[in-house]
Amino acid sequence: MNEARRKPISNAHRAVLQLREMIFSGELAAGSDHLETELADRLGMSRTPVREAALLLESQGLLEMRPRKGVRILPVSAEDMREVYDVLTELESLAAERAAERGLTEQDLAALHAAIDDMERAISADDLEAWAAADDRFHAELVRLGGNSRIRMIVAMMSDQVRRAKASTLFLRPVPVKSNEDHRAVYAAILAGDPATARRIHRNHRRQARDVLTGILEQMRLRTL
Amino acid sequence: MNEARRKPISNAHRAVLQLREMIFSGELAAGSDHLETELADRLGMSRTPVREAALLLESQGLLEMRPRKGVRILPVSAEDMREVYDVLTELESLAAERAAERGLTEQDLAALHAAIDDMERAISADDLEAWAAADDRFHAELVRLGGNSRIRMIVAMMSDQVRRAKASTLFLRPVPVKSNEDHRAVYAAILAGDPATARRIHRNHRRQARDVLTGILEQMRLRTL
DNA sequence: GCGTAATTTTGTGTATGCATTAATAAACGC
DNA sequence: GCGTTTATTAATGCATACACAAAATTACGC
Repeated sequence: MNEARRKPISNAHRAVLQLREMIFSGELAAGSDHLETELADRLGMSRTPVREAALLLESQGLLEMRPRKGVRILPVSAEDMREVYDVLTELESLAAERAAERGLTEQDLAALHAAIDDMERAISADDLEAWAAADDRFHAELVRLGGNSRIRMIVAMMSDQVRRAKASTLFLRPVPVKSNEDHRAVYAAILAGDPATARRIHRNHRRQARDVLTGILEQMRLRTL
Repeated sequence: MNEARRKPISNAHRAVLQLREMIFSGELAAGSDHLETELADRLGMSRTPVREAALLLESQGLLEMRPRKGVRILPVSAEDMREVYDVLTELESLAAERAAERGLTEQDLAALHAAIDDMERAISADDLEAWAAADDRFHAELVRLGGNSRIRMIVAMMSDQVRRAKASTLFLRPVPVKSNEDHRAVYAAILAGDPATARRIHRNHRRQARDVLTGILEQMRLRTL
């Protein structure tokens, strides 16, 4: 399951986690620049581990290091989301297909099922944040079941980029009722060992999600930028 | 085209290039360990830029940094290649599909066509190295034409991993004659604006490549490990 | 001899200092 | 005043120093 959590708890690692959190929370605004020294001060460590963290986050596409200008928190455009969703669509669909090929039992799929139930509950309770969290869990678990560690890594990376865009559009999006139908159908197809169906449904699911999100981002852009 | 080549020529960047080269050439053998200090000495610089380079290469999956054990050059297993090819298959197929959707002209596809011709020529001349290089160019160009920068990045990353496996199996693999038929068919489908065909053919192409390579790797493993 | 504790060695993670050079401000000619 | 050149400032990239902890080695008890 969690195969690689042996890296102690270096400052560099803490810097990665904290910077990510600061980016997701908006404390480091999209498009803003920050000197290495400033970040080091804010995190209470020297430039070295901050630099290493920034290097990693740069490779993940969350920020960009520009000599003398500081690290720039990358903004997320509708075009970016189109790219990201295209990747997610392909790789998650494959994961669903592969998961369905493996003859998994209800027990294996327990976490997936739990995520679906959580989403249902969150919708009933009108708790969009909880819904988003459960939705993330569903997708992460689906990819895990696909059994390809590289897909898991890439999807996690792309999901991070999506998460930022979603955070700002969460309350603008329609309540995702239809969405959970898809989730249940994917679940059923995997349990039934039907790869083609699992793939097809998840694919359409992601396609729609992409269109909804990019649509909203484009509207927002017209108003705010 | 080359959108981001403004990074000067830092030592860190040189370290990335040189380490990559050393890994591909086998100068740093798969599975071997190397202390940061050793690498720094060999590259004629201090540990700092070497460390930054290693961090990047770690995120690319070429090596692993283990506290006190040194930098381990990751070996490539058949299972790894199966994962990598699955990713390549999905993303390159999408790139082919997207390329076909864009209504590209013969001129736009010139580089792709050139790569195909080069492969043909290399096969006639029995120059497997040249063929491999041209094949790489074909795939890189195809992905470029797909117009998704993230796919380009991921494919480049995965291709690096494949390149290492290919280097050791190049002369074991059958001469790829059928392969170029696929390439030409993909080319034709893109030019004709037929996304579905472009996708389907490229998909099968990659699937076969995967089976050939993993098959050989498994055989090798039986003998050498 | 052999298992265990003490000691030394060694590599990493981090802090720090500094040279380089880009960016900015100041000085200057016109 | 304004464009150009020079001086100043400041941020990075890198080298270096060092503390800490893991590993290896030795010393020791039995």
